[in-house]
Amino acid sequence: MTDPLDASFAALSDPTRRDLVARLALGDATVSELAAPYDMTIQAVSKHLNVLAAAGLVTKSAQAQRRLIHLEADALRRLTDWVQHYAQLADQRYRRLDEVLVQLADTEESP
Amino acid sequence: MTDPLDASFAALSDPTRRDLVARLALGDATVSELAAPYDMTIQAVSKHLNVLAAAGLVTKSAQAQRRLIHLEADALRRLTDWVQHYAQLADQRYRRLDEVLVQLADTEESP
DNA sequence: CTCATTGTCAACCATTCGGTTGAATATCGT
DNA sequence: ACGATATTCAACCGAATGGTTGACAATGAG
Repeated sequence: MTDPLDASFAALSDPTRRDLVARLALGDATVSELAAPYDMTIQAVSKHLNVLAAAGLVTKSAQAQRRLIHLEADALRRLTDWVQHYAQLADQRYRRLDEVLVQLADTEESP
Repeated sequence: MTDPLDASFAALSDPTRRDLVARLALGDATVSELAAPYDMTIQAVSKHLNVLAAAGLVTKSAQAQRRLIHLEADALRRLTDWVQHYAQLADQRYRRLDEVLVQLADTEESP
């Protein structure tokens, strides 16, 4: 799963990781701070953070024995770009289809 | 993975499924039409489509023995909403932080 | 120096995932 | 009624995933 898009979507498919992202949107935090709310070992949370980091959604900076985790908003934006592109494409197609249907209706009304 | 957000992100974490979405953004298609370009069995593609359908990203309508697959742009939009929300939240935080730093620099310049 | 704190690494386990093959079902065209 | 076409269902396989426990490394504090 080398592709960054693969990794990003996969990373966000886990509710714990989405929750971590939501938390990090409010500000940087250490691993144990992030792990505190969860009923799971700190190792598990550390793994989740690694998954987010591998996807580029998050970066770590070592401050002494702790690591500050930082949300990379740019990586999030690259995700929305992909999704939005195809949603928009489909929308345009629907609109064109509507126009055709309206025209058809018009020509049938006035023969 | 009952959560629709879980299912949607997971569905799009696979490159084949993202490709199917890209194709479907151009218009509805049958299973075999969608399967044609891939070097994999039609059953595999059918499975991928089931995953997309389970996530609500796609719907099937049975026309005789074929099924027409249709992209649900609304479901895509729900995804972007989630991502965009937290990207925006982080952005706002950065901006506030910048303001604080600028103010600090100012007060240090003119004591 | 010692020790508690913070975090990672490694091995393991159960479950899920992406793919295959093979058989079954449903519908169209003749 | 029959055969071809389109799709699904089911069982199976290897790899990846989310979690655990236990040991290790690095740093700060007393």
